[in-house]
Amino acid sequence: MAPSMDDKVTSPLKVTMAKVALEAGVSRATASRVFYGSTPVAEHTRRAVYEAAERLGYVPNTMARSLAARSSDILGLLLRAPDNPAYGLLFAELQAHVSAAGLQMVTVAPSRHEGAHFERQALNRLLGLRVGGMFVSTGVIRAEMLEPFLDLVPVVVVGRPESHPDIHSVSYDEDYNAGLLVDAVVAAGHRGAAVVVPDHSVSEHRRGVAMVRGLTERGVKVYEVSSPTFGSREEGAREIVELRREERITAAMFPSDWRLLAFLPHAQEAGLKVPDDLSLTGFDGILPGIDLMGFTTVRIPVEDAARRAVEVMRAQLDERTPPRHELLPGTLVRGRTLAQAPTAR
Amino acid sequence: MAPSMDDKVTSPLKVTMAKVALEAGVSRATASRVFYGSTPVAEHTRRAVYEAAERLGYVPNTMARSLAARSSDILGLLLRAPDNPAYGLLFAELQAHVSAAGLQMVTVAPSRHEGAHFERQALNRLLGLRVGGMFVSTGVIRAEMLEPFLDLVPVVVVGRPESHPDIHSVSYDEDYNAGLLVDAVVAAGHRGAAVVVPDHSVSEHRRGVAMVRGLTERGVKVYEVSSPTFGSREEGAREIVELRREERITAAMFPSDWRLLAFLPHAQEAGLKVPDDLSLTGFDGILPGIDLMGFTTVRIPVEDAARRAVEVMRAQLDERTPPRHELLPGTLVRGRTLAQAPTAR
DNA sequence: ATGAAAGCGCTAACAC
DNA sequence: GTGTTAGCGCTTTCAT
Repeated sequence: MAPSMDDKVTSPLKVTMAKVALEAGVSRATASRVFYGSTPVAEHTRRAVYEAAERLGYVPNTMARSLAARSSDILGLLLRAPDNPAYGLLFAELQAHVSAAGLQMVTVAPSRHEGAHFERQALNRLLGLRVGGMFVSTGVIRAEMLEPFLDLVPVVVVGRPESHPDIHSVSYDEDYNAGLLVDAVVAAGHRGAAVVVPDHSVSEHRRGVAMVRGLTERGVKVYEVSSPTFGSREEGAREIVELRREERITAAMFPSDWRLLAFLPHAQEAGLKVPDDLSLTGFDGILPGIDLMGFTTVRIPVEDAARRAVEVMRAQLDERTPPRHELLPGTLVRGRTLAQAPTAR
Repeated sequence: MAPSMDDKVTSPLKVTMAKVALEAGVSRATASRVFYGSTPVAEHTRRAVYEAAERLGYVPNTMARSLAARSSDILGLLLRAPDNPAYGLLFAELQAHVSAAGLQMVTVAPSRHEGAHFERQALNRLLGLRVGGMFVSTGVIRAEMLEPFLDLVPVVVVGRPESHPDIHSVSYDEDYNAGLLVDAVVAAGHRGAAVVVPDHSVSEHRRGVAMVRGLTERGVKVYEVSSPTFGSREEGAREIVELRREERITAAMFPSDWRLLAFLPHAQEAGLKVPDDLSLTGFDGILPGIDLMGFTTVRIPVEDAARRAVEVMRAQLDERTPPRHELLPGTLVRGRTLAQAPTAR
């Protein structure tokens, strides 16, 4: 390359397209066309522009671009709780698919001091950027909050069922998934089981309820263990141990792997062997390393959800289609924490 | 409120500041001043503008704003692996502190098909937005890649030691943390220990090496278990079991909780009781539910790192100060997987 | 305290 | 195939 005529040391971030055009000896419009334009550009011109850009370290100004184009190829993700592995994984998967589709994505999370106020704030950050589309993966944002924007920016709710008639959603089929576990437990011959049903987590609650219903329908005696304080240590553990002592149950079902994990030390302390004395099932299959623990659980289809969400989004970007609400099935993970019921042996 | 004269149903996203100004009966300049301006505005004018904005559902266009202002109050976070709980937590914490500071943050992650190319792409997404500052929390981006931008956008590397003379960094004191565990193991009277030293993860490698060194210095016989294939199942597990069988070791130290977790099933299978037959230590303290497992580990100070990183960033935003490289100590978690060495009893 | 006007960096007709 | 020009929505002198 011949040394640039404009070789003064200016920061790459200060290099505008005009400078690139000048350096390449073309007009700004042509330079613009080279980068994103739909109209054809002569091959040697194109090359000249690329080289000039390379030489100057040009970084296109996204703001100016979308401002002028009155549209943005940036998608936004409103993410509830990045510190929750299930959401973290969803984030990573969405990002991968979005990139693969040649789009961009920026993510915002509500400052997790809880409360709708912060979610609203995060939403506005995305809207302020005039994103071209939005993935919403958060519990608190109500559909009505999104309503005013629906005509301008496609919204796909992911990871949470949404029934709003104008909003697409891709989420997990918690009922079906619960059924998978119920089938497994019933098939193993258990006739009495404890089910932990938390009050505070929407999806965990739903899972618990579904498992209770499923077991009952199959003639299994169910002991519902409610779990008022979310995340508290002793939660229901003693109750389950007691139920086992009284030989009322041979299995316990938890609405998340996390809760199963939390129960383990109590089982050990009580001298209960898993699964010989007591079978256990979890829910999620996401916790890193959980596969190594050999939990019997359901793996929620995070990857599928991400893939579908991006597909749906792309379809929306092309043309608005009637909203669909998809429910994705998980897969049963046959671990080592579920065994034949002692009496059935 | 009197009904607006301009009450036609236009999407809030199409409401410009000009419309707000019109509605409020002031000039665009004044409206602008009301929202972010430094020059004073009469109280009643201010109120009128706010009300007009509220009525119209005005959402300021961030792009236009930063374009015109030639500066941005948006910070960027370049995040390595959102599906890793440690990074997920860091993300959440950074977001919280940034919001608390009245700033905004957008996050991008490299499409995790590995490779510097995608990290570069993610970096450019942030640069393209002309963020006002950048947190970098990723292994692959080399300092040289950032160099050209340092004079225009303050960069704070977080979660990874960085020694570049122009880049601030806030990270974990892995050596000190390793020392905490070594002290605990030595204090428990162990005279022979296995240490898993992975090849592929930079921080895990460093931790392993530090533990090996620490133990050796304290006169403990160390058996280094290298772990070539990252994340493979059997990794070193058999070797450790064998070492115990031969009574060469009474403890095994892992460079992450995840690896300790992965070893557990092997220990059980081999009939080794933890910690009676074999003491185990982890590293991280982040895995959700890990506290419930009672691991003896070191909790890395993610929250502290996030807080400091934001503090450092704010300082940079005000005025560039000479870069510092901070190392934050973790805390020992005295779990139930470390016991007195059998011979010492 | 407020308004008028000149851009910020870029795209998109519309000419040639 | 390429250049010219008029904005996109906003901030910021500079007047008043």
